[in-house]
Amino acid sequence: MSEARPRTIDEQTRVATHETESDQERTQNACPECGGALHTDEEHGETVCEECGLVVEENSIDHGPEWRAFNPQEKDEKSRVGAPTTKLMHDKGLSSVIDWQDKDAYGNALSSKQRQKMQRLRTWDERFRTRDHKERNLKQALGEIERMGSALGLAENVRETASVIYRRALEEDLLPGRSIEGVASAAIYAAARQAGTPRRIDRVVNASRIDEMEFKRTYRYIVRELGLEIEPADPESYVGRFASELDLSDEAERRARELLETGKDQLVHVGKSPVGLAAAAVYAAPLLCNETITQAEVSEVTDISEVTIRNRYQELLDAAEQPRPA
DNA sequence: ATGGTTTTTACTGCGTC
DNA sequence: GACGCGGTAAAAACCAT
Repeated sequence: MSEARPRTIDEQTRVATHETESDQERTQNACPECGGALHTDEEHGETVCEECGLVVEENSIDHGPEWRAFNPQEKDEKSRVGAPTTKLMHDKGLSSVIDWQDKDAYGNALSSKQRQKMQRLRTWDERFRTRDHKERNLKQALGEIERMGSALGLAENVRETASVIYRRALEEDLLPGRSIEGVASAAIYAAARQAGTPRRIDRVVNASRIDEMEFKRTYRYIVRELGLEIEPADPESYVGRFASELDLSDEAERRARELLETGKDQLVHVGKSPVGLAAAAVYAAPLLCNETITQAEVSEVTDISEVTIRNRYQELLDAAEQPRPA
């Protein structure tokens, strides 16, 4: 009956990605990333996704240069550590080593000279502690990012951005209360999105050892606190995939994109699911081209309810009617 | 926890092939 | 009569507060 489709963050946040759909099982003839149709190039012996251009090796085991992990830039980044920054978090560990009380071992008050000395000691002790702690943390996280990045077949520059994101999170003390793994995977996911090669959430979650709930929470948190600008997915990025799955004519596909363009001009898309918009366009376009298509079909391949398709495509058509609105 | 928004589910009537 | 379509109401899912 109703398959309990896990909703992705994107659908709700309107910060959408290429995935979200039920493209779970079609790994054979579809692009693992965007689900687009694959085109096999015999000459070069590689398989390329027609939609997103991703090159998929026939037996997609080894995704290239995972082994040359760090380039000079990343190495450089790695060796740097965040500034000492706030002391909010570490005073506990500190006070257990150097007592905060200005007393000596017998409980006698210290001289003012001694107090100053102790104060300096505390300061430095804390600096080293936070440094060590963060460095360790970072090291482990970078390892995770590398690992997940490889597992997800992400390009090196994506892993770099991911590590930068993670570093920022670390420097802003966003880590306490979150798992390294969670933040790392959130960074990976965000980086992949920013690089325009998004990975499906469930894949990211799979590559890590956290559950989806935690991932979502963490991802949201990171994006918010870091003010990361993740653009909502362009609905157009879906039409290619949908179009080929629905065997639309080129003409229809072109019209679908047109509809989305005009729709975007009229801000039809704000607050709405990009996938829903794309589905609506993919439904409306063939009709305009006198091709037959049913809402049920579109709903089937897009995983968007017919009701939503109806609502959206009316809006799209309205937007197309009046090129110059209020 | 609560409220607000979007999407989905379920059900309806209407027209057409 | 089945099918596709449009509309509605209730509910679920989600986010933000």
